[in-house]
Amino acid sequence: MARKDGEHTRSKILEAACEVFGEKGFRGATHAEICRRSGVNTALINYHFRSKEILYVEAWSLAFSKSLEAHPVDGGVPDSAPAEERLRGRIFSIVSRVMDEDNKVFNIVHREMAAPTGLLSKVIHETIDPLRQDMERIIRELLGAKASEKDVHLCMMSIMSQCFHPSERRHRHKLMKKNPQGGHCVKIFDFSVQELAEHISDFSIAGIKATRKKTES
Amino acid sequence: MARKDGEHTRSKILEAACEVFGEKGFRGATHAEICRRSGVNTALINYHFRSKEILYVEAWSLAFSKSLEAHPVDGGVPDSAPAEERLRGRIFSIVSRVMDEDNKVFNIVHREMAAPTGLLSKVIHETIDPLRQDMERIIRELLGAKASEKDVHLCMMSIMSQCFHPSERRHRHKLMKKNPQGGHCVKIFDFSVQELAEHISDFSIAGIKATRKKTES
Amino acid sequence: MARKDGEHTRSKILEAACEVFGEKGFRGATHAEICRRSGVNTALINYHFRSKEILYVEAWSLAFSKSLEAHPVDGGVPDSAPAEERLRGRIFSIVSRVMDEDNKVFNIVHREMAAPTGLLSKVIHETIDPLRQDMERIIRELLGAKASEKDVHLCMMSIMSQCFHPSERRHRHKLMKKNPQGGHCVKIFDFSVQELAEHISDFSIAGIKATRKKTES
Amino acid sequence: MARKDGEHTRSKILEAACEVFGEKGFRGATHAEICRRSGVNTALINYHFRSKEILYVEAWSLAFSKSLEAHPVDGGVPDSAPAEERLRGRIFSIVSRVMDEDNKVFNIVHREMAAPTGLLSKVIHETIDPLRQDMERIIRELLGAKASEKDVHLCMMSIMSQCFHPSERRHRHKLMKKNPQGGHCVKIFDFSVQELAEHISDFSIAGIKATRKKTES
DNA sequence: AATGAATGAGCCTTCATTCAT
DNA sequence: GATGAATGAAGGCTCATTCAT
Repeated sequence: MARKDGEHTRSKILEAACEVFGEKGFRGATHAEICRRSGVNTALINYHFRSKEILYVEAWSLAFSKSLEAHPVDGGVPDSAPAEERLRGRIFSIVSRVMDEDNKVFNIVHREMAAPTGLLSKVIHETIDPLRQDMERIIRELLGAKASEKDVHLCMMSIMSQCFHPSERRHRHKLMKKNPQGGHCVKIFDFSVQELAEHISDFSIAGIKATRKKTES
Repeated sequence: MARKDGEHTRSKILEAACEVFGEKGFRGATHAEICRRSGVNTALINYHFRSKEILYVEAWSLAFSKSLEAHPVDGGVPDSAPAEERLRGRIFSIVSRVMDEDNKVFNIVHREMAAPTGLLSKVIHETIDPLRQDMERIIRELLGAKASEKDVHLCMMSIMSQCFHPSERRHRHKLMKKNPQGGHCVKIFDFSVQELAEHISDFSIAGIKATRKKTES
Repeated sequence: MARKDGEHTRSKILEAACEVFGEKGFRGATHAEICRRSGVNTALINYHFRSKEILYVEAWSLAFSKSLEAHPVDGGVPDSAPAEERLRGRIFSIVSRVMDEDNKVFNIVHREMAAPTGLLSKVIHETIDPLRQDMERIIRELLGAKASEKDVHLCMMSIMSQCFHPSERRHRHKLMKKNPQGGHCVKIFDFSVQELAEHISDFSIAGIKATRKKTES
Repeated sequence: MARKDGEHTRSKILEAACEVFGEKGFRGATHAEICRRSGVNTALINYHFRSKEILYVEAWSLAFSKSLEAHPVDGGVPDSAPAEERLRGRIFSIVSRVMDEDNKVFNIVHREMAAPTGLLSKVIHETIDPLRQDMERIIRELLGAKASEKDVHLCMMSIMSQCFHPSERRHRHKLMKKNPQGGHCVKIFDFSVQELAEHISDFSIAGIKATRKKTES
């Protein structure tokens, strides 16, 4: 049962790949390391997946769907709740995902944004676009009928950027613990997920209301 | 052909390095390409700088200071202006830097955030911490005496994340023009710097005011 | 799905092997491709044949015997016919085989000549030597009693080389259709088998007669 | 002078490449072996040439031009001589080149014909086409005005195939000395260059005359 | 200061073959 | 007889760096 179980091997590779890609990025990750960590032969990565690039995409997809499972998109708020509550739920959900220490997805995603291989763009859009549209719908509701598409997009951007930012933050933080060179170490507040989500929600809802008022004047 | 002005060579390398690091990231950039673009010998990169890593740091520093020159931090708003105006000035300044098409710094910075080599953290802090403290002072002023340090940091984060986000956006946008695979191409609004800065300012000032109200209640 | 007729599998592999070896040569052909084309499992090639090399030999043998069946050696000329006619028959037979578009054998054979694995030499001699001796007998008859063994061999060589040459030609031709780089494309006459066989026969019979005259003078 | 002399290294690599490509073919030859034989670092092959393929082309070109130097195309017969003599000269020249034991070119050429990489086709045509045209002119002269282009090509083919054939022969011969498996070893006549060239010339001139007679009848 | 050559470690991938079932 | 998984040895190539001049 141990040896020769392809499915098992496949998932061991995927797991290790998530880790390594998360830590080192696409380029920085090597077959050698991924295989070392998963304890399999170097050739197996090309046997089970056909190339490093496909492995990359599959690893991301897996990690992302796990992340969605762990933190459902609505943040526990039912669809029947008022828009403001639904927005809070969604923000909480994203922040939870982004700050989940076990979750390597967002490392990959952020890397992909900053050092785009282009490999993920397709999958990311496929998986994220629906979520994004949902979010837009809520924001449009909050902004009222007079708001333009541009307003919606600007507010989207304001909210999403706040939600994703902690990922980078976390990253830098980890690195700093490993690499405490010099004293240039800013005091880092280790906000809890709740605190953060609440702040972003409050801050953004105020922002949205202000935007709405402007469009209506 | 042989004897040349060392300083001149150095700066040609630096210039090319900014470009290449900006386009390909630290790992993706190669000595070969940097030297090709600057028209110098491969060995010179290790002669003038002692390693790729040092070159990386110096390239970033150069690009950043150029960027500061082009877009002064106060955004043209005098220190004597009210806090809200000064905040608008600063936001405008950052957004200008981030969206400056000629400016490769922020590519590097974002890459560094997402795929941290650790090499930049020292310089980034040295150059950015003063700016950050300035910004914090303004925000503290706007938040009023009752706000905690944590509140200040949360608002900082909200503002900065919005300011930096367009960089990634721009990146993804460029990539998409090169690589328009499939139809997963979101409508991308090409906001002007002014629009963007104004939105972020309005949105954030509303957010700050809401935060202030909460602390005072 | 599991249990099948071993013999059937064997021959499916052989068939595919002929194709692939013919197209790519011994080195260029891979287990993977052969098995893909024949729709069998990768391990079966080493199960039925003990190695790639043995498969190679068997594939060639099969293809060669098929080719002999399709184009009998005497070219339809009875043994009772005069030597000159019998020579024409044999030339026609060889040219037919060599130019048979469906026939991959000669690709293999030529490859073997040019990039000898040594694997075929044994089989080739076993199958070809009798044919060769037949041919020599005819030539000896045409050259007359005074001709030396060396004369016979030289004439053999002259004839055989002409007969085999079109194979290379065909090869190059195919390649050129795929890969029409630049204008270095020689006008290629697409001779018919008949034309070619007749030319070679006429040309060679004249040559043989000249050789005979020389030996008799 | 010994180390760091790029030109020297380059030619050592080229020399070894000729050997190895000649012996093993393009695919069979490895960077490792070529570098081992020339005593240089493995990376140098990609430093001096940019790929295995380019090395292949350059190796062939070098070997071919050396071969032309050693055996001038006219075979020592002046242009003013009668066509028949000039043909003899050219045949002698080709046979000399083909049978030159030191010469690895024809191994490569024959491999290329049988297992075409397509890499050589361009160079081969550039270097060989002029020679071929020269030869055609002579043959056309010998065939007389009534001969068609097709006749010229057929005779060309008859002659060239005879000239090149010994190369394969030699190949097989060498192999057999290494690999004397079984007794399937045909008596191989080791014809001298002179003998061979004379035979091919006599044989072919008779063939040409016969062809001419046919066209004139 | 500058250069071209050289180096060695490492990377991704391929492939014939073998194992366990 | 058949299968999918596994293996390990290579293979071509890249790259940051160093040497000798």
